[in-house]
Amino acid sequence: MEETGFAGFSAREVARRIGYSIGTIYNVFESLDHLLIAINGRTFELWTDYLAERIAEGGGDRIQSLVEAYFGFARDHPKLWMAIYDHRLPPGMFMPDRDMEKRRALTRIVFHEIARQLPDCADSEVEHLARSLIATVHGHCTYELNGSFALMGEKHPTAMALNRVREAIASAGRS
Amino acid sequence: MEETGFAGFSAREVARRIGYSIGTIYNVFESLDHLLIAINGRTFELWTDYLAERIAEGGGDRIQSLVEAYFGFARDHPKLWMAIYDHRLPPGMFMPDRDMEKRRALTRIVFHEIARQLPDCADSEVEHLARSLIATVHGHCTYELNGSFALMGEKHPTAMALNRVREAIASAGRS
DNA sequence: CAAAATAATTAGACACTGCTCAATTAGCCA
DNA sequence: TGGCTAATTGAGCAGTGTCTAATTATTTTG
Repeated sequence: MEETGFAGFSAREVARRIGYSIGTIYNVFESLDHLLIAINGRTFELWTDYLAERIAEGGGDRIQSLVEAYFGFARDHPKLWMAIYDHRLPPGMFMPDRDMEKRRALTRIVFHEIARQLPDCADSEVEHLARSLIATVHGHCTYELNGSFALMGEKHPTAMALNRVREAIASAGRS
Repeated sequence: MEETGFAGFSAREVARRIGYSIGTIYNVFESLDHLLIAINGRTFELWTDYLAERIAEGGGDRIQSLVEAYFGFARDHPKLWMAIYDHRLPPGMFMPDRDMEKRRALTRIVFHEIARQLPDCADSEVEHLARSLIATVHGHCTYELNGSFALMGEKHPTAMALNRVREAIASAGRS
């Protein structure tokens, strides 16, 4: 996935590269969707670890570390990161809870960091804000990776995302 | 595209539905990517018209109209809207300028509305902010349409996006 | 009006895809 | 060694994007 990207990914190519036949792939994974869920689940784990490390090792500004690590992972593994959002489950199919949990783990990191910035804020309020800020940074990161920002001449997507996050936290702190 | 969505879209199915053979499709469009560019270009025109209408006909709060119309179009045509971002050009292929212009037209609407809110702000500053706010709202809209927000129990994505936009404009107005 | 030239359209072929399943092979245990 | 189970295979099905030689329509010209 890291080499071919989502569009170029195929079960047959996987089989070729690991030296097995297609049949074996389909004995291990119920369908291509299940294989993709497994791959993206692993990506989420890598990403979560990456975030936790960067926040711990970063300087005092944990929010900056968080936003920059969010972008950093995506930039380091663009095809892996995009595959997460390229893969859409067919209608009626649902993600196993084990994989859902991997995604929630990342959300929890963000929640925890925002709660830290807003000690007087109710948890439900922080959850709200965390979801919104994830969407905000995600939007910036998407435009960065798909080249839209470069095309528009935008040179500091990370800084912009950080600004939006700072404003939102400051605004929540005032009220 | 509106019926099948990006994943279920195929040139052969288009040919079947319009009563022509696949060959004819490929005589009119250089490749499937070119057909997709044409479809997404049309979607951008529809979207831009939709935004302009809603802002003009909406009440006095033009920013609210803008954000709600952004979401409104995506909700009214989810598969059409998602196809815009599902389609990734193969490396080395570039979008014709005619289609790029259709995308810029939408950006210009946002730019114009933000400039209106910040009459004392330099154009370059407004451009910056417009790009960031598009990314912000885009992120929220993506999470809404792909079901992430529903899964997290988030019930007011549009209102959240509007809050982020308001904060950013207020912050830019203060400095 | 007929013939020639141009334009539009077709369907088959190629290499690829996800997926299934009867047949085969490998590993293990008595 | 024989028997049983688990792992593995690859041909086959229906679908895909893409190309192209052949065919059919249409228009222009003599």
